[in-house]
Amino acid sequence: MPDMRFSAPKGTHDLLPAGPDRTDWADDIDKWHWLENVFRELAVKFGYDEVRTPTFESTDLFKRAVGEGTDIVSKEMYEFTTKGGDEYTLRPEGTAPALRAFVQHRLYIERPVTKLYYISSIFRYERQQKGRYRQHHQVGVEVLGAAGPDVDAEIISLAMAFFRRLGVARLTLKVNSVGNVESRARYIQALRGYAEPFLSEMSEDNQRRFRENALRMLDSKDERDIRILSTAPKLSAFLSHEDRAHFDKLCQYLETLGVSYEHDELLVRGFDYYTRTTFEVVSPDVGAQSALAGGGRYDRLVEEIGGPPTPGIGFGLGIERALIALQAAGVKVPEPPAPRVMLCPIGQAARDACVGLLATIRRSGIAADMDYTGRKLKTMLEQADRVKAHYVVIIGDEELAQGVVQLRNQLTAEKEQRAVPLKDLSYFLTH
RNA sequence: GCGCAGGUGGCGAAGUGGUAGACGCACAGGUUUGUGGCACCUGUUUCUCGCGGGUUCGAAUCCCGUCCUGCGCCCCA
Repeated sequence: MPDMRFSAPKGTHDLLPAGPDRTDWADDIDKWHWLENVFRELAVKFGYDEVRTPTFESTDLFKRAVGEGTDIVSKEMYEFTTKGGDEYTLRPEGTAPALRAFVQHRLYIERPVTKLYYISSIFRYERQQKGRYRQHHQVGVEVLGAAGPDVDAEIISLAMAFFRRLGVARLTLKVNSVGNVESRARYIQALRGYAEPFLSEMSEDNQRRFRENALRMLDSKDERDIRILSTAPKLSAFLSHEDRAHFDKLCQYLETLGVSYEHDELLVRGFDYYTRTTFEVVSPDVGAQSALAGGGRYDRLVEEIGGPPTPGIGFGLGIERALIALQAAGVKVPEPPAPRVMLCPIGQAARDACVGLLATIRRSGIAADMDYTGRKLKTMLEQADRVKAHYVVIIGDEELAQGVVQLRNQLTAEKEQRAVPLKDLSYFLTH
């Protein structure tokens, strides 16, 4: 091993050019480009515009938006104090920064409904595992200014369309409604009232949740907890008429869109800001960290961080997890574009000539590269084949003397080769 | 933060107390000097088994610590 004094920090990954030994898709940059391109294309088709926000924000923004009682804020944030004494945090989620930008730049003035997408890195200090990293990446969307369930249906169908485009099958979409702020608060009160007498019989985790984030008690996998809570009040019983109508309408729209879903009454999710619709896309193929995407409605969040009352909804989708699911599904990823031309000079004089020739070809808009190794022709041809060049241009002393190059088509079986005048090379490469 | 498992070359791995790295992949050179992708031959991967310490005449192998990775819990994408 070389001197490994430095390595990528725990829970982070380098993305590298594809290589014969690179078996992990999540580290292969070509796969990322492809995935990001598919997402961008789709987001644009759905009418979303990209936002890019800073990697770090005021710590208070996340405390305010995500909630002090959540795990993310209480133990997973990368917080730091600057030399000037400011408190910042590397973004642990994508929604709060996007909304902060929305409010700061008063994007609501420009149009009644704002539809944003982002592709960004997310930081959470936690024990890494397959599909869970300290720095991971998400693509996501946020729609601000529209309260109707038709928007909920749109972003859910966007997420599902994205997975379909990628070729991930075997997905389950879970949807639920946690109600508006009032009904949700009433329910939490009822749930705590119900659970209190059983508190000593419940798992330690749920005792903690009882204090900090009572809704999450429903998520417990502990058998005792599940038994105790099986007769607990149901969230659905506390929904207002409007909440219920909203949810019913969403389900109806999903059916119209041909999106199959499961109503999971226990789906509550870990952020404090959700209201009404919550949803999650899970895959059985990515290990214990099975949530590929998750999101929900947050009708009070914009106000919470200082903006005008504005309803909103969004989701985040984990790129690493999506790639793991893609690999598990055996998806074929399109080959990245190959250089069109590879110049193979024989001898120093030819190599000198290639410097200018290469620039000329590139200026005419053709992706081109040349062999810098000075190895023998046979090896250069092998190399050109390896990078999947469409054409090889062979140039040696004979060609230089005659003002021509040997142009060889690599794509046909015959590999036909002919001498073409140097000045006409660009023409031949494009026709 | 807790529990379990594991760390040998660029990669996949043999090797479980006595000269590490068989075998495969990859990479490089060659099989005559400018035409390959097959085949064959040769070579490369710096005294070294994640790192540090201990036991031993002797440690990749046993023990302790530490770091890292994987799996699970927690939480989430």
